[in-house]
Amino acid sequence: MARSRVGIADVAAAAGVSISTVSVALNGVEGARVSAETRERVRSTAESLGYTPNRLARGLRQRSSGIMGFLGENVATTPYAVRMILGAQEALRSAGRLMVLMDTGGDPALESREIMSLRQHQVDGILYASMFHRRVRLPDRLREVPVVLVDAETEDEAVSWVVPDEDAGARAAVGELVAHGHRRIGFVTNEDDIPATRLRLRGYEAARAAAGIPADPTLVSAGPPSTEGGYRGARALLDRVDRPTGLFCFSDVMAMGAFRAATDAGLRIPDDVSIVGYDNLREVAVGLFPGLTTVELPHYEMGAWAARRLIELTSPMPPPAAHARLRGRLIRRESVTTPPHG
Amino acid sequence: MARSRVGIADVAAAAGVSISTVSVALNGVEGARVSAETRERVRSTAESLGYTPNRLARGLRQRSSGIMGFLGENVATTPYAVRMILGAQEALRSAGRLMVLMDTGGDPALESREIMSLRQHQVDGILYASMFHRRVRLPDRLREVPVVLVDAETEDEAVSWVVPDEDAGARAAVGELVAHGHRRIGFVTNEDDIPATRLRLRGYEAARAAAGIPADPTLVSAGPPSTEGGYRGARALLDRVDRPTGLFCFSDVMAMGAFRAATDAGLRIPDDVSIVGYDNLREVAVGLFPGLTTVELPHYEMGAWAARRLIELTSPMPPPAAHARLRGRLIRRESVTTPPHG
DNA sequence: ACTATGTGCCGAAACGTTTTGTCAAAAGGT
DNA sequence: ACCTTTTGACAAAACGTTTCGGCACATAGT
Repeated sequence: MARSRVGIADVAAAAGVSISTVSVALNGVEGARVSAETRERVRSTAESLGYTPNRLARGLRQRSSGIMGFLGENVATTPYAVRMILGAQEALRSAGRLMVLMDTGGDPALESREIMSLRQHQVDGILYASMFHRRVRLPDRLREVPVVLVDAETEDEAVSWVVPDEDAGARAAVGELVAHGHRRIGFVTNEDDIPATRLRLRGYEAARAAAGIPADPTLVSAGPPSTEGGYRGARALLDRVDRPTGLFCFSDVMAMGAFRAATDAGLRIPDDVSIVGYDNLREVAVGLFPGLTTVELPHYEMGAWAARRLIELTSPMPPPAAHARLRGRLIRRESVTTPPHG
Repeated sequence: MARSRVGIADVAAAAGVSISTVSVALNGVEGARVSAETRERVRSTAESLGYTPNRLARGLRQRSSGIMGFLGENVATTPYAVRMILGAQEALRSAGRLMVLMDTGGDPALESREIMSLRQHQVDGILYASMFHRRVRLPDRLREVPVVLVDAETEDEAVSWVVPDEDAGARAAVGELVAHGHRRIGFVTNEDDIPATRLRLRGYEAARAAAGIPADPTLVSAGPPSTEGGYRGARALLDRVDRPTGLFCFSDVMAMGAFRAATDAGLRIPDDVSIVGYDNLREVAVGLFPGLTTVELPHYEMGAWAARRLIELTSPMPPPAAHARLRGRLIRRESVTTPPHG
């Protein structure tokens, strides 16, 4: 890189002051000790010389690089996860920090090396991100660094984390169906044992109970979290004589399968069956016909929350650990209407 | 961050040698000047002290941070673009570099500030990435820095760039239809004036000509690059009496529309009409039924190519600029078969 | 007039490395 | 035995900042 040939010393010489004065003037240090006039002169000569500070040098002196690490397992596989990265990056940017991105590919050995690398570069803190909501064990190497987990929880109460409020999301989704008058509502869910599965089921049950609808476990159909799994789960429910009029699907990808299942069963969406998804995976949700009503995952917000938190953690007076469950919005499109026959 | 309390000086003291010897020993500097025995002793004491070098200090001295910048416009909007980032990151990692990620959001003022920020942090070079293949003007601020464009071309012959080989991709897509015996092949394309539009059309024509199929401009139907646009374009072609037996779609999202168009027109895929997409947008391509045969965009490879190139550019003897057009693979799924009636 | 108290600025010491030049001792050549 | 080279190591000078302590000088207080 064409190095900033002009350093603080050049500015000092040109302005006829000492190096320390330049530093103090440019940084607007609090115990001011420099006249307004000098400060102005320094500022303008710095400007005209095209001076740009060298953050490496400053970092060395201040023992803080101004850089945070973002460590994720499989960043590339999960399309919406980028929003998490973006949320973090923008929050960091507005605090004058940079973010270096690393993908561990889920390999613990690699992860360990990458943490080392980040530490050698003197990052001020690390965002440790999961690509889906789960419980993780914090790598030992991260113990001695300010760290915030994104889309993941951990046992250690002393570490901060942020996850989606799955329960509220599911309540919102089912609530939308209830609000349209649905009483028989199926849940096409994921069979994996992850927090989202358990919590969305809880939200589904809560919304049902709140609406005074009696429990019916046969309305819950679990399968693999794929389009295919969604197809099967939905098909099983829609082929019943007392088929549900509304379907809440664990994910948009599963909802995509539910759409096909409805079509194959000769049912129109939303007239014969209303469908709500989860994730707001844009390409899918708007690409489907009709557009899919779904619950957005607060990826951007989680990234931003975690980044802000991390910055606080690296301040002189770090606050105690905090944990957040962030709500995602319900995105209304055209896949929900009132149930048939009234 | 819990600073590396132990520095090179501590190692020197513990090993009973001078600081410079430690540096030389640990870095395995070429004009060796240090006995094997001493080197080993230094290495082991460094190890046992848990010494980790401070890259900030080294960077300051060597005038090179070991960090590259990745500057993109709207990283979050384009799901598959992450692979580009990943490709770059992994290539950089294997060369011992870190990558800081910045999203400009398409705002030139912000972009300019971000470039400044990167330069202050003494990044060794910058990857300037577009989220779709296009021609860009290089920001002035980037003129004085080693830079490689990713998924973008520019006028200046002196700057390196890498883009997908759209022409070859389209030829592969259409060739797949030809190979299955199709002779009437429609092209549902994008109406936007971007390189991909022009080049994929060229590839379509080339494949057609190569198969000895006479030109028929009415088989090309352009529309907005959305599911809706794909629906319209495909519908227009499929409603003709002499409807094509195969459809090449500009993108997977448009192909998603074509799928619906075929269904609405009472045609089965692939028995009545074969469809090929472009992009290999996973959620869509595997979520569709049947699975969509499509051409992959070489995002990962472009990121990796650009990163390797950038590293070379920052070497003592930088090579001249180079430009690459990378091919994407054809991904075969189930949406293509032989044409009906023979 | 003489001490206290600010003010405005500066010199020099960090921060943790790499790198250059030097030097003593050992080895090798005649 | 003497000169030359090689070897192994080191001291010190960078790299570009921030920051601490202090020094003049002015202002104010008695």
